[in-house]
Amino acid sequence: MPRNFDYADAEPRLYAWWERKGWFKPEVAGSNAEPFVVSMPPPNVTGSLHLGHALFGALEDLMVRYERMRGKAALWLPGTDHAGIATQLQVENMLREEGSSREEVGYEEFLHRTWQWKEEHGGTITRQLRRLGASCDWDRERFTLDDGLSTAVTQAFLTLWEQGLIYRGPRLVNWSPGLQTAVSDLEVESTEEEATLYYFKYPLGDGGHIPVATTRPETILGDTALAVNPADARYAGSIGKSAFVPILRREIPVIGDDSVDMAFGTGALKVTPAHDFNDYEIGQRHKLALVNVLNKDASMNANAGKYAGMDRYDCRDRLWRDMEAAGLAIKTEAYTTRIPRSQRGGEVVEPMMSTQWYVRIQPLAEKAMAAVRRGDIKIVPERYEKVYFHWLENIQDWCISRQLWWGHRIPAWYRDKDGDPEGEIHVGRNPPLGGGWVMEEDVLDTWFSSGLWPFSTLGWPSESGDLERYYPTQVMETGHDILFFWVARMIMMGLWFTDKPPFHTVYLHGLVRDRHGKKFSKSLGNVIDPLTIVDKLGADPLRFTLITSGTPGNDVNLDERRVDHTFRFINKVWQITSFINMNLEGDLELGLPPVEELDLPARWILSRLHRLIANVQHLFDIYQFGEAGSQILAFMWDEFAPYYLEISKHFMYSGTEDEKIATQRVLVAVQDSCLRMLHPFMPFMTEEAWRYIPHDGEALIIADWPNANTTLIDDEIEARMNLLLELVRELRNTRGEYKVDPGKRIKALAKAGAAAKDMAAHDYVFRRLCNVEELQLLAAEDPTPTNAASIVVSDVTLYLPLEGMLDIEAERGRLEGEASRLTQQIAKTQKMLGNDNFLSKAPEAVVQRERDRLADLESAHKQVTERLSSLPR
RNA sequence: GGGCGAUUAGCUCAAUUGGUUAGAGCGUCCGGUUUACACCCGGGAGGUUAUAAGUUCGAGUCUUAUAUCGCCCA
Repeated sequence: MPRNFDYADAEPRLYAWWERKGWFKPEVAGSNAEPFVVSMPPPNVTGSLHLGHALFGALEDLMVRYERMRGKAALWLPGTDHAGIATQLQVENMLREEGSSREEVGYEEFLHRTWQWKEEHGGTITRQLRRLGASCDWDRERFTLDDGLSTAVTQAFLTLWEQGLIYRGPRLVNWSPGLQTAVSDLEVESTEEEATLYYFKYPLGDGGHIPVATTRPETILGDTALAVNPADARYAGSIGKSAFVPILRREIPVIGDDSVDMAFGTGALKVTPAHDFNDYEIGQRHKLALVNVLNKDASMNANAGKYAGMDRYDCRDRLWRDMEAAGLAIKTEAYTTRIPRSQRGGEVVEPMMSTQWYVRIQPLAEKAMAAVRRGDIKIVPERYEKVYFHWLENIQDWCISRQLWWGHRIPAWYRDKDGDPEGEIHVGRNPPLGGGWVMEEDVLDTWFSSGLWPFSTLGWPSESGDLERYYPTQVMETGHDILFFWVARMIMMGLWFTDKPPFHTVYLHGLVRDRHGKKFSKSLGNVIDPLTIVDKLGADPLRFTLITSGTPGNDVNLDERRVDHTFRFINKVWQITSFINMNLEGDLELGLPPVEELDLPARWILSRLHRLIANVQHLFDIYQFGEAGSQILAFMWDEFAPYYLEISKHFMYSGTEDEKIATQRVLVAVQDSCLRMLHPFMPFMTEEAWRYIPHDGEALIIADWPNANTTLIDDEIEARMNLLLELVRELRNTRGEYKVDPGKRIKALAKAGAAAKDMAAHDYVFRRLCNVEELQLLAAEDPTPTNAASIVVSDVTLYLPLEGMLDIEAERGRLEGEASRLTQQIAKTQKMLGNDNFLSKAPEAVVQRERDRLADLESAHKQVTERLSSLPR
């Protein structure tokens, strides 16, 4: 067995082997196996792996490998998303670098170039996921623009249309001037920014004026009313009068509306229904005209009069100067307000009138809420259910059309009628017979196709074998940042089209941040490339660290020091395997010898192991994977390796043949279970290590998940062994305090009550673990050794004759400290046990534990004080 | 404005039906070439669990308020 785990060699070799063997495919479990299906959240096809991908990769692979080992037909279905805007932007950037543009090359050529780009870069992310060890069924890989998925998208669209749930019409939308497309509410991010609030006079027809404030003066040109609160004594008298749009001198009414905030600005509101969502509402209520003053590129249009053709911000400055000149300007002041920006380009989004396609989402949302309310779908962590409900309760119709070229084209056709090129509309896969029909140029929001992902990838709408066998899926694991974008829409669309919840559990993870909780950003220079870590340390350390660094729903602060630590843990597990491997000879019977034949340390480690297995099982059941991983690590590093392995050497080197074999079987059994449990966390090292211990089966990836054998969990055994180990730790500690050369073998004497038998029978524990040459048991009536340091644990006193080294004063100090610590604890415990409420209300087991503890403490205290009084003055 | 989360050792994090002495890693200090491992081993120091009240026999854990930071929604 190699001295160290060579991940660079093993990772590609093992991955290729697993894949070649077909072990990533659900069919390996047989046709009767219960399915366990996870749809991979499809990354952007042209993206490359970042830590967010690494986190979902680690978590999903963990779940899938775990369920595979539990005998399920585990299917992790991978794929990529065409990511409309993101991909189109990348290709546009490429064209720009060539000195060209999408308009210049034209629609056909642009799509051609984009597909080309996809072919060139599309494999990157999936190759990188493989490096992490992702056990996906790559034969089932899907892409949102595949023929099959496009069919599903069209089907979904047509169904909604036929049900009257899709409509097209002019509405106020969030318009992204740079991208030249509408975007949905979710794609707009508002941030607080420093802006200017402009105060000016709104002239009235009667020669007076009302002062008004705005942050966007250029929209004045599109005002169609002036609104005041009817309860506002200052202005109520003006309701019904006319006002005149500054500079343009267009006549508009002064209206009264309750929604006007009297306390904001001047208390009067200019109403621009075509460029503001609130104003649009007011406009609807008062049947106001809509005056659009912007072109699609956010320059001013003809309605802006002499400002036509100017950029929106140039117009803002110019108009304000003109108003100053006209004596209409009052003042400006600095003002912090929320500026809506495009999630993609970062440019300021303008509310603008535009004709778009919408989904009437209410009926779908109702079903989606009901499913979670009924518990058909559970969200982990649960608190996100509230967030989910809040969003769905206030949901707005979904604008699904995008003015992009890269995406699923909306299956609609137009024909000229009475000079209107869109006079006739037909929705369907194909145009109606007869000429003159032109296909809709808009494409669908990327999330429309993503919303179908759990079933479109399985062949829907065809009721094929995969859909029937693997749908609904089980767990949807993804980031909480796309709960609305994606998860809610999958639930809505899944329920609507398949009448089944697309999954029973949503597991949400957080963002991966740097170790100080900062977002990764190129400008901060704190970006960590997961592949750099994989190159340097292997995939296993990164996976284990990501999983154990956080809890569900919370952000993960990745500390690279933890990755290093995990790397060392992996080495530790390898070394344990290596130790076992080199201490075996010949064929070893698998499984455990009868428990009665086993010694205390063996029964102890088996009890600890099975307790661990039970804990890990429970933690997996409640999706606490991080804690599960940490517990396995703690067991191996703090119990198995330092104690049992060391103790086993006694039997290996000086035991009888039977003892030796029994010990070997225990070692192998424990390590085997640990490797199995660790496999989903760190598949590569565990698979490789497993080959070096006797095992049953072809590969760990398809081995059975361990079951806890509760008959092996034994409190009494653990308590007996704990006493010995506690003595060991105290002995080591005392040796340290007296600066006894660690290599020096010393003698120990013990007065042990009930534990005497265990100590005598397991004196090798002390020889192995704390270099005790000889352990001599004294009878109660024997004189206590003088000139010896003493150690008290429970009812055992150990004496270490340290001829010449013992400092009586130091020893007295040590014992006095010990006595006072014990006194305090005794007092605390007595107080607890003296409380009738505690005795009557606490569970019996807790009370009993305190009683036992008190007995131990009192016994120890008695011995310490005796010892103190026997020290020479 | 509404909602959610976080606040635990110098730093990064655990601690899930409330129950012994609140645990790890890194760092730090002391000591070690023990035949699995120096990618290691043994030992130590370091905590009023943000603050204040409350519920409880018992609170890091439950309740309320406050503070700070972060996120989501309007």
